[in-house]
Amino acid sequence: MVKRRRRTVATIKDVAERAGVSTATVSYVLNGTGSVTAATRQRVLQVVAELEYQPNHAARSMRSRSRTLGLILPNGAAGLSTPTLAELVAGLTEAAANHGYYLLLAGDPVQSEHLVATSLARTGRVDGFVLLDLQVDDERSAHLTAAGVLHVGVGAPASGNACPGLSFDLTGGALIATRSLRTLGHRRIALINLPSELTDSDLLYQGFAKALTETGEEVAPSLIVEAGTSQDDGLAAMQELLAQPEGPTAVLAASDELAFGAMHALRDAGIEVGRDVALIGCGDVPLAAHTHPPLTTLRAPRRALGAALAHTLIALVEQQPLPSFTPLPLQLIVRKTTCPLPE
Amino acid sequence: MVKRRRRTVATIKDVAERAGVSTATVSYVLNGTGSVTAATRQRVLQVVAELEYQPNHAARSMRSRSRTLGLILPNGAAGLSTPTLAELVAGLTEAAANHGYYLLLAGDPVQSEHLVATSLARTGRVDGFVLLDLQVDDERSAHLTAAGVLHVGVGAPASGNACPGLSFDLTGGALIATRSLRTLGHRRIALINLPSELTDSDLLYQGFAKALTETGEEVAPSLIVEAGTSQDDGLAAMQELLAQPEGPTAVLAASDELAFGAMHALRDAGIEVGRDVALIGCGDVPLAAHTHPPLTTLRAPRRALGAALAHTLIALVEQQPLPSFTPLPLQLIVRKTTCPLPE
DNA sequence: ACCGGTCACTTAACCGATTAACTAGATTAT
DNA sequence: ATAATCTAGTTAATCGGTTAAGTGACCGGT
Repeated sequence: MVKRRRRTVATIKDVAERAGVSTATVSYVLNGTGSVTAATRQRVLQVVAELEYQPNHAARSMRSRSRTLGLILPNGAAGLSTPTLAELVAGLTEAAANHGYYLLLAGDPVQSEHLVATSLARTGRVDGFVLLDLQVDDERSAHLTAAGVLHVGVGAPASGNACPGLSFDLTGGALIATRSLRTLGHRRIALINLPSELTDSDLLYQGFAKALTETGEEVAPSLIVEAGTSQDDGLAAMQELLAQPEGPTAVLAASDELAFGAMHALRDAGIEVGRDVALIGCGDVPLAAHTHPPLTTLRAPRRALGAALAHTLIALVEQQPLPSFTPLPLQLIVRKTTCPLPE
Repeated sequence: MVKRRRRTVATIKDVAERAGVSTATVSYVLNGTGSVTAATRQRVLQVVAELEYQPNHAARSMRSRSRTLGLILPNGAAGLSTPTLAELVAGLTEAAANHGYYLLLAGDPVQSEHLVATSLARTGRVDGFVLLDLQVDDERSAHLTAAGVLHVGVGAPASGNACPGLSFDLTGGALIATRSLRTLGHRRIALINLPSELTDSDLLYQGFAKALTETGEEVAPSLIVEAGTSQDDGLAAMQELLAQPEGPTAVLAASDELAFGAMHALRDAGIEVGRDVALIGCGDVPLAAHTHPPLTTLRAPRRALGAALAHTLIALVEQQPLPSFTPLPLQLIVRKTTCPLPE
């Protein structure tokens, strides 16, 4: 009769026994703490390799951190479909892995985001959170801060928020984009901006405004439209601009998504983008290269932003000094939607 | 002198003390096990609410499962950018949440996928894994099975694999797509298929072949090309088809990505898609509606597949009978790339 | 020769839950 | 009346690590 062996993984106790030491010693070896002779260390490591021992995660997190970062997917997790978020997540995952961290995903359910986050943090499932689309006076951030939940936000740091906010250099990007439109001869340049709740919105505006005022021009309020974030919002915004007596000859859209909508509106109005009106988007999602005509846009290093977010959040969690961060530069990718001012 | 109170979350002990019972009783109340009077239950729940107590996850998982499912992102996590995967993940996350599970993301690092998965499982971080792009005789599955790691695969279940495989009804989809091309008068219909390593590849072929043989026709081997998965692969495959003496008048591509590549190849050859040659893709990614001309394609319920994967994997983990699964039906979305056979 | 200090460990407490085993009191069965 | 059973709890072991505190051997200094 064969003794049925329960299939289970090796524990630290198994390693200790086999190596003839106490579990403490094994722990010391594995964590590089305590003092252990080279010989003992060797023996322990040998056994660890033999048994393919890997410390149980739950047991570890009971005494320290869970080495897990949390992310809540907006729109019932549908938001992940947007290339912007997808690449950000890729960057996050990658950078986190380099520090031994993993990413826990949660769809946003019935409850509000900060409740889910707080719950995940209080149960010790995650050490900190990434907040997407940071807003001005973001109440999610306020709630999390009050609950003592560490977090970083995607978006410019804003006065009302206690958390670090990381973003692209949208001001610089808007500046070079607008300048390039001016260089092409355009004077009536419009801005289809993000909702003003988003902290990123003002960054864009600042760059846009600077490009105009640096040449002594005025910013025409009628040429600035605050839109939503969807393609339809971009369409509506463009229609609003076209309805004006003196419409724009060039448009800067705060996102590719908005720009796509604007393209639709222009086409519907019988205006040819890239000939009659110049258009610049922001983000450079894959689709941007494949529209007709291909969209001139500001390329955003989304992966790098994801990595920066991970580094910052992990530093926060491990109580190390936060890494310095300068907003990530955008690059103007000139395609076919920009053109000189027609006579 | 005020006693410094360490900021920390309430434990089961705090609840027990405050409610005047033992921790066991609190646990029984919370888990619905044991026997507790209504009065005691009330009191405990009251305290739980007061202290906003939530059981520590690490402590729980030490005794049971971690209630976490794992997913490894292919291509250094870049694969997430593809809408296919993104929506699958959304469906997974959502369905998992309904069972109290969360999704842990890992990018694939230096090590091979099964090693990462095994490590995550052995450390108790995750209970089971979702394997993307299931292959015939998938060695990842073999390794995981050998290591006792529970998993389900995305793709048709294949003879060589021990794990459940969930996929779309690609056979049915290919059947209706090919039939529709035949109805339009086409006779020389080509198939640009996925790599034959993928279990899904054969499913597609079966449907394609059936549509031809059911009307007594032969399947021309020269009109079947095995491609890779990228747009460039689709381009190359189409070029190969065009190089033949009697090229196809209609093409079924196994993915939208491949179809996009095929469109490029056709355009480069001066052939107008949707007039000279009919093309049907598979997947219906968002971009499909926005190409020129918009792509006729088979819509795949990716979210639903994600949900089904979650249900199956959780059943596996909780040792419940696996839910029955029938391959999810595809729907033909007719846009502008299909056309009757030109005279 | 004696003391203090390292070194290289071991022992045992602890993290926060679950749960098997036990107990006292109430109820039912014989 | 006594045993058997049930109810509503409690006690304590346990999961698998980490780490503070303890221990004996060894070394150098006076």
